[in-house]
Amino acid sequence: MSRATSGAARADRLTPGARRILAVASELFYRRGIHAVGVDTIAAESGVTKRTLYDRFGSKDGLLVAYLETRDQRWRDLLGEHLAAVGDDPARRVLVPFEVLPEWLGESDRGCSFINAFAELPEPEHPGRQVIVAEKKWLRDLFHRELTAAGAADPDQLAVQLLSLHEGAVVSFAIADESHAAEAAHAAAEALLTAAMP
Amino acid sequence: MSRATSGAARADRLTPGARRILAVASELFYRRGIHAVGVDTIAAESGVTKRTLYDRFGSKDGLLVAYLETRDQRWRDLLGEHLAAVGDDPARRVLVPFEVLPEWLGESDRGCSFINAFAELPEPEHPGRQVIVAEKKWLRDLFHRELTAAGAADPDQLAVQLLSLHEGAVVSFAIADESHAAEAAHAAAEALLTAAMP
DNA sequence: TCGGAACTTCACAGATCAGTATAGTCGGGA
DNA sequence: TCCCGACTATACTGATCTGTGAAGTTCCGA
Repeated sequence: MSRATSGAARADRLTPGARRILAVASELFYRRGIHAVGVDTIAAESGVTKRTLYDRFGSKDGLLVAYLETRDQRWRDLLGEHLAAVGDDPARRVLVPFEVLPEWLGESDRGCSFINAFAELPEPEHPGRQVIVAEKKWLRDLFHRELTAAGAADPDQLAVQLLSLHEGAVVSFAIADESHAAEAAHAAAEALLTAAMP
Repeated sequence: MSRATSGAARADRLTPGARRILAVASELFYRRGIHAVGVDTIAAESGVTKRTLYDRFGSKDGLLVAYLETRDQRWRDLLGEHLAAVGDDPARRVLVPFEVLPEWLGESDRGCSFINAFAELPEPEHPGRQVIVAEKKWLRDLFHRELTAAGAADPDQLAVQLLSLHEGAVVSFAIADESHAAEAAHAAAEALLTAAMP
C-alpha cells in the first residue's frame, strides 16, 4: 500500500466504473475490514479490471480515503438534514445526533466505520487517520457550538461527555448487543443537558 | 487462519517460550492490528521458531484468543483490586470503572483492544468474538449489579448509559485526542447516578 | 538410563498480497 | 478525421501470508 493520492475525487464526479468500485469497496471495507479485503476482490466484484481501479484511485490507500470521505459526507449530510428540520433552538439542536442514531445504527451491526478503520490504521500519519480524527472532532465541536449558544454550563466538558455517550452508544449497540443503546444515550444526554441549563 | 484451539492454556501454565510469544503477540496485535501482524514476525521477535509457535498455540487464531483472554483477565484483575479497596458501598463501587480509566488509558493511545479486535473480526462465530462480547457484557452487568444494590432507579437503562459513557470515553481519548475524556465521563456518571438515587 | 517435553533448523506448499507493463477496444466530441 | 478518456485483457513481479513435514538437540526427572 503506497501512501499516495489525496482523496481528492469528489464522489459526484466519478466515472461509472469508479462509482461501482467505490460502492463495492465501501461495502467490503466496512463489512469485512480493510486489511481483510484485497484489491483483486474489489475489482472483481465491481466488474472492473485491477488496471481501472488503479487508474481511478491510484492505490488501495487512495480508495480507502475515498471510502472514508464519502462515508463522512453521508453522515454529515444526514445530520444536516435533521438539523435543518428542527430549527434554531440550540438546546434542541444539540440532541439531534442522538435522535439520528437509531436510524444510523439500524443499517448494520458492524459498528462505526471510523472507529473500525482507526483500529486498522495505527500510523498517525496515514491519510485515512486525518479523516477519522476530523470526523470525531467535528461532532464534538458541533456539540460545543450548540451548547455554547444554549448557554449551558461548562460546554467544554459537556461536549466531551456527549461525544463519549454518542460513540459509546454505537459501540454498545454493536458489541454488547444493546438494542436500546441509542435511546438510553439520548435520555442520558437530555438529563445532562437539562442539569447544565440555567 | 484455521478456527481450531480453545484458548485453554492458562497464562500461568505457559512454557517460557509460549510466554514470550504471547507477550510479543499481545504487543503487536494491539499496536499494529491483528491482520497487519504475521506469525513470522511474532516468532522472530519472540526469539522462537514458527514451529514452536504452532506447537504451543495451534494457530494464529489460537494465539489471538489467548491474547484477548489474558488482556480481559488483566482488566478484570485491575478492577477487582480497586473494588476490593473501596469496600461495600454499591454507590461507590459503581463508579470504580471510571476511576480506573485514567490509569488504564494512560498506557497507550491505541484505544480499547477489544473494540479494535471487534473491527477486525466480522464473523460472529469467531472464537475471539465471544471473548470480546463477554468483556463488554461483563462490565454492563457489573454496573447493573451495583446499581441494583444501591437502589438506583431504572438500573437496566442506567447500566447501558454507564457502559456507553465508559466505552465512549476510551474512543474519545484515543481518536479525538481528548485527554480528559476519562475525567469527564466520570463526572457525567456521577451526575447520572446521583439523579437516579432515592 | 531412558523417555518425553521444549525447542531448533530448514525446506516447502499453496495462496494471496499490492502494484505494474504492455497492448488493445470503443465511443464521443472537436 | 483524429484524439482522448474510459476501460478491457492478460501476464507478471516480488513479497508475504498461514501452516506443515521431517529430523535433530538439549535438558530434566523418574
